[in-house]
Amino acid sequence: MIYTEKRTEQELRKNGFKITPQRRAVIDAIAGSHEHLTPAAIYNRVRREHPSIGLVTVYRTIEVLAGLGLICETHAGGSCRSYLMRRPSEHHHHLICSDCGKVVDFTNCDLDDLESRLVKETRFKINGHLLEFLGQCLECSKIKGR
Amino acid sequence: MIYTEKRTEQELRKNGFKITPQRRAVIDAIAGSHEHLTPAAIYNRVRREHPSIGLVTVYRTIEVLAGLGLICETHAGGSCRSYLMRRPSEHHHHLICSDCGKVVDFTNCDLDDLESRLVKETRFKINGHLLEFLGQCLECSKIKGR
DNA sequence: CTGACTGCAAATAGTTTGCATGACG
DNA sequence: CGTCATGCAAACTATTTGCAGTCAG
Repeated sequence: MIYTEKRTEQELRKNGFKITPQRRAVIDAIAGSHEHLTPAAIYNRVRREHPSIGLVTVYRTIEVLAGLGLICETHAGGSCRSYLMRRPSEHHHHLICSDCGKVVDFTNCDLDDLESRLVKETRFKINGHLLEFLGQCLECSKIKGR
Repeated sequence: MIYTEKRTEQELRKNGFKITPQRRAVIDAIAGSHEHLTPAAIYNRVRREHPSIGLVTVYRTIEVLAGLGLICETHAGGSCRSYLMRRPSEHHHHLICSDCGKVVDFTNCDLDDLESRLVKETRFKINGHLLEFLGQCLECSKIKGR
């Protein structure tokens, strides 16, 4: 955890970005959560320790972090984005509950064969993929009973 | 193509929705494109034949169609959604060019094994999945030469 | 006929931009 | 110290809602 935060700061410095208390707070907020956080959620968390921060700064910090590939983005349906710290070399995907929004991560997606097939067929240069399963978690399927 | 449009109308009727010229126009616009269309793009296409339609109606029609699973949604990064007619039983995924936004469809995702593993491990009721590869198409990688 | 659908206008949510001030390196 | 970052306000885009009139069934 702390490793991730330190690591993230190093990466920022290396790319010529300054380390400010605000940026540190945003990084801590994202790193300190295993949930995916929307920009607004990050803002709220950060505000608890750092009440004067602006939402704009959160957006700008997210932009920088996402640009460097230090956090990853999820689209959980509708037009809401959320972000999670990308742990080094930990490639993972999401299983999202459509009812309560819970996100479970998983690894081992075994898409390499498919990816190389696509590269051959389409001549695309593939940078990555987004794989999300959608459904209902155990609790929600119990509640609705359908 | 026509089959899809007829089929879609049947499905709407079956679920108690009325068939209006506006709805038909929206369905035609989506069905008539192999590209993914944003709500605004659908609106523009529909307007060519039906200048008095409101953007609101497009949104509402999309909502109905998506609710019945007749169109499918893509998230191509940022906060923009786009829609494509779902052809019957044609399960497909997208390969998206980050530079020009071109979308290539592909099938055969072979995720059944993974899906059943996840169901076992997480007890989720899985309804579907979203798989998107991101990269650069041949043209764009030529242009940028990187 | 009658409830569902439409289109307008206005409200709302989410995100971005311009600019003067402040602080990291 | 210069430059990049911040925070405010305002602009913008995308989407949703309220409402009165209209139309499909």
